[in-house]
Amino acid sequence: MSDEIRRSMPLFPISIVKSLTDLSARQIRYYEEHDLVHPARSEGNRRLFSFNDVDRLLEIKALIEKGINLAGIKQVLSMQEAPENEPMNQEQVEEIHNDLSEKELRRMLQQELLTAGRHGKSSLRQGELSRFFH
Amino acid sequence: MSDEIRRSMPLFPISIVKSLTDLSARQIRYYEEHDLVHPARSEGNRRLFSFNDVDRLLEIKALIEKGINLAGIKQVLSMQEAPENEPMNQEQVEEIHNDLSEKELRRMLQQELLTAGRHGKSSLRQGELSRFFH
DNA sequence: TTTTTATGTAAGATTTCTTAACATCCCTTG
DNA sequence: CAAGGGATGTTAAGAAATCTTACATAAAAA
Repeated sequence: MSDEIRRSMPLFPISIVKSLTDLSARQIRYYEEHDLVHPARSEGNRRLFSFNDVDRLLEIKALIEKGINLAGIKQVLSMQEAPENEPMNQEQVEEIHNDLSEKELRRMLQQELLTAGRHGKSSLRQGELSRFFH
Repeated sequence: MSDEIRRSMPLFPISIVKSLTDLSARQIRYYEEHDLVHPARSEGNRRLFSFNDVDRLLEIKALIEKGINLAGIKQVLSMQEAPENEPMNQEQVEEIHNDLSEKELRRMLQQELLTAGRHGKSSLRQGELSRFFH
């Protein structure tokens, strides 16, 4: 409920998002230009990304790494947003299954990376996050 | 486990921390100058705050609003960091009790505001309290 | 009263971000 | 093969954010 609020709260400048996603600023801006993400803006017109935005960029990246082009990614993402419509054919079902497991992987990453909560220490550095994707 | 890593990961520029804590930049820098927080720095020397840092600033703010001066706050915070030392007298115990409830309130806010993760709500940590009660 | 504490404000330097343009490389497709 | 489009890199110029330092000040402490 208020999860959505937390997750959509504009928090991160592009520099942080770069390091979190391992995407270039150019890529991030390009994806925005093509309507794949919609970060908020500061008063001074700086991009401010939410957890959801970072999330989305990680999805995009995973799909890119699968060789899907931006048009395809846009399609996939739009399907995620409105998943309960007309009945689907087999291909679509598979697509969504893939997407969902992708999403679960993302969630694991998300948990690893961003979830609040305390205590314990293992060391996990940025490069290793890519082990969740290929 | 990797909680501590997430929570100590440098993510936020001072502008975001200002809005998250409702402290002025001057205050935040002043508290740093007096060793109450220790945000990381970017390559270009910009402050980068972690969730823990924000957390800490919210504690500081709550203590400030109670009328406690920086020396007192520093004391309180240091006690939180190394709580398992010499036995305490009654006043100290009460101080910590107050502090802990303060801390729990903060955590609730924190949960509301910043916690990632969609299902389930983690709540009180018995582990932390058990240090003081057994 | 004098000093200290906590904060505000201003100036000037530095860093980060923005958009826009042009370059490059790799696919398609005719 | 050549031409075109897609995705990304690179660079430039300017705007915005942040940094440190210094000075100002109200309230609290001494």
